[in-house]
Amino acid sequence: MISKLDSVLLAKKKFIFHYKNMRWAKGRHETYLCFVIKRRVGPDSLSFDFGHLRNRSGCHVELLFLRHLAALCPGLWGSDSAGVRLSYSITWFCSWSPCSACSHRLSDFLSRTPNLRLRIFVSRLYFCDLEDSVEREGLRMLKRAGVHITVMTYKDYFYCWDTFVARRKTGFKPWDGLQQNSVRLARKLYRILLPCETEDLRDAFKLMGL
DNA sequence: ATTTTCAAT
Repeated sequence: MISKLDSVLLAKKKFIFHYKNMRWAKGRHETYLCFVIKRRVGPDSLSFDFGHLRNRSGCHVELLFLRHLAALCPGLWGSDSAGVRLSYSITWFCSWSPCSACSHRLSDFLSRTPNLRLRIFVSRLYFCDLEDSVEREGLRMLKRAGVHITVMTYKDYFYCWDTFVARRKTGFKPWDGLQQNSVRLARKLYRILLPCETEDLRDAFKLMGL
């Protein structure tokens, strides 16, 4: 099934420009979100839809995605004809990590929608340089809400190129520094999410009465 | 050494 949002594939140049994980990403005043939606049926996950979105008219792309969710995941609320509530798994690949406001909105939404699983891959970290940035806290909140956030690696770019880009048999050609930048950002994200782990551990110890 | 960021001109 082709998404009603954007049946057109992403242009090669746009993909490369916006997903390039360089340290000083000048002029990326847009954010792209490539998504794959799977429907969970018993133990199986069936591919259901895919596509990409871009932020528009002051609305961040994550919120735009939420706005279209009802159309993208029929039966996510309520139930189908057999009276069964449907479960979905969504994986998205975003050129920027979410801002704090979007993280809050997403966490809030997901906590009220347990039949939806979300996995987020990001190419670059948005405003995460300062130790006490609200963006960092937002990412931790997402993690606590059960979202798996990961920095994109070569295989993820390769997959996106294959899936979302109008590539016409052109193979994915990694840019200089892709690997190093990915490793650097993954370490950074790891350190950002670390306090989250220790909190979880403390909770676990408390539960065990230690 | 320093550079940027879901714009605003």
